[in-house]
Amino acid sequence: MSSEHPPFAVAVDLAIFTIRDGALAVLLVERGEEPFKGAWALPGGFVEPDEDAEQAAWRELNEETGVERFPGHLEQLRTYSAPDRDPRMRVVSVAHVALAPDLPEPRAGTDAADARWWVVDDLIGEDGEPLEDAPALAFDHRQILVDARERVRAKLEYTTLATEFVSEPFTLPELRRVYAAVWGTPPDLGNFRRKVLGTDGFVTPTDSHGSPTETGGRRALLYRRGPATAISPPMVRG
Amino acid sequence: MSSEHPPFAVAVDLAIFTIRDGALAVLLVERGEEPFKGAWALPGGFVEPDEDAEQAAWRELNEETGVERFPGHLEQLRTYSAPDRDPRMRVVSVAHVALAPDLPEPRAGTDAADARWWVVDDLIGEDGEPLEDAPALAFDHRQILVDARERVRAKLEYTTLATEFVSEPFTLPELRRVYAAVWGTPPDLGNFRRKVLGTDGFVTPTDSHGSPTETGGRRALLYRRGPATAISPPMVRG
DNA sequence: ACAATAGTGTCTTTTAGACAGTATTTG
DNA sequence: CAAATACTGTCTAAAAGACACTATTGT
Repeated sequence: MSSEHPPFAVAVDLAIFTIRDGALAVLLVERGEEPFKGAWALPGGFVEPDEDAEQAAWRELNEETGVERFPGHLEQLRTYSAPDRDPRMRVVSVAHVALAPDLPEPRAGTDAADARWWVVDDLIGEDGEPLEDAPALAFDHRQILVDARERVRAKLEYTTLATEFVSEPFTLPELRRVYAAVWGTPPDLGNFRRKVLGTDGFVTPTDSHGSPTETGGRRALLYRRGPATAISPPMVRG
Repeated sequence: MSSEHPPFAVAVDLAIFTIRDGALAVLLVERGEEPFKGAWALPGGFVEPDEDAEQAAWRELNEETGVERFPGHLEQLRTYSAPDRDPRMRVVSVAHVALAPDLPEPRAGTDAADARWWVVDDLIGEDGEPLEDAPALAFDHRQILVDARERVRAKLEYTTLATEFVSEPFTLPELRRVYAAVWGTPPDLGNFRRKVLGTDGFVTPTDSHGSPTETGGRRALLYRRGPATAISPPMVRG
C-alpha cells in the first residue's frame, strides 16, 4: 500500500423491493436538498465510524421503512465508486438489495421531501434504459436499480429467495405470483408446483387452508418457508 | 443523508488466480511493514482521487504482476468494511477477483518484502478454515480469499469464464484441467466435451492441432474463446 | 349451473450420468 | 507392439415443457 490515502465518505444505498398489486416495486425517496433536489433517489446514508456497511444498511432500512425491525432479507449488491458520482465530494456507495413482504407506505425521512413505492417496470425498461414519463433518478441510482433488479431476478432462479417476498403462512399461488412479478411472466402452473414441492426444504406444508377469495375458487393450502436456500438444478426463466 | 460523513480510506484488494501445475493458485505478497509485518496478504492499494475502484484494481494488477497489460479477467467481488479490519485506521476495501493464464513469477512490490504464487488448497480447507502449516493471512484476507474462491467455482458453472484461465489457442483437455483444478475433481470426459461443444459460442475450433506430449498420445484439436458468456443450463459440479 | 381458482396426471423432449468403445501418437 | 492420450457413441435416468384433466369454492 502507498502511504497516502485520500479521504472518502462511505455511504450505503438501498434498493428495497416488495411485491405490490402483482408487480415488483421499489422504495424511492424524493430529495429535499441539492444536489438533485426534487429528484427521486434510492434511500441511503453514510456509514458511521463504529459500524460496518451491513449494519448501516440495516439501520437505514428500519429508519426509511419506519418499521421496528425490517422483516425481510438484506444482502450487499456491489460498490459504486466513480469519482464524479456525487458532485459535492468523493463518496463511494456500498449498494445493498433488500426485499420483504408487502410493507406499509413509508414515512419520509428527515432530509427527504417524500417517499413512496414505485413499480420498477415503470421506471426502467427491459433493456435497463429509462422510460419516458418516468422520473430520472438521482446520482447513479438508475444503474444501481438495474443491477439490483437483475440480482433479484437471477437469485429467484437458483435460491429460495422468493419466499422472502411473502409473509408466512403463504400459498403456492402467492409464491407463484412472486415469480410472475419479478420475471414478468408466470411459470407454468403444474411445473412450478412440481419444482417447488420436489425441492427438499423449499417449503413445508401446514394443515390449514388460505382464505376464500371474493371471486370464488378452491382454497389453497398454506405453507411456511423451509430450511433450503438453494434450488438445484435451478428454476429457469421463461 | 445526514450531514456528517467521517473520513475513510478506500482500498482495493485483489485475489489474482491462475492455474499452476494443475492446481488453482493465488498471488500473495509478504508484508514488509506493520501491521502484520512478515505475514502474507492479498495485493492491493488505495484508490486515488481521480480513479474508481475498478481502475485502481487494474493499476494494482499491472503493478503487482509486473506485466505491461494484465491479460485476464477482472471483476468486483464485494466490499469489506468491518470497523476494526485495519488497526491503523478506518479502511474499507473493495475486493476484486482476477484470473489469467499462467503468469510469470511476480516481482515484489515497493512495500512488499516478497511475492509469490500459493496453491489455494494449501492455504484454506474445503470448509474455508485455515490449514495447519499454512501461514495466517493478514487483515481479513482469509475471508476474502474464501469468498473469491467460491465466486470462481460458482462462475465456472454458469459462465464461460474457464477460458480466461488458458491462453489461446487451447485444447479441450487443457480447458478440462481448469475445471479439475478449480473444482477439485475433473468432469467426465465425454460429458464435458458434449457440454462445451454443444454450448453455442463457448469455443470456436481451429484447424490445427496441439503439440505432441512427451509421453505419447493423440494430439488434441486447438480452439479459441467463443463469443458466449453464459452456459445454460449450467455445468454442474461433481 | 357456471365461473374462477387450486391442484393432479401424463406424454414428449431434452439433458445429464455413466461408461464402453475407437483413433492417433510416442517409444 | 504397448502405453498414453484424444475423441466418439450409446444406453439409461432424470428433469423440464406442454398441456389436459379433476377438485373445490363462491355467486
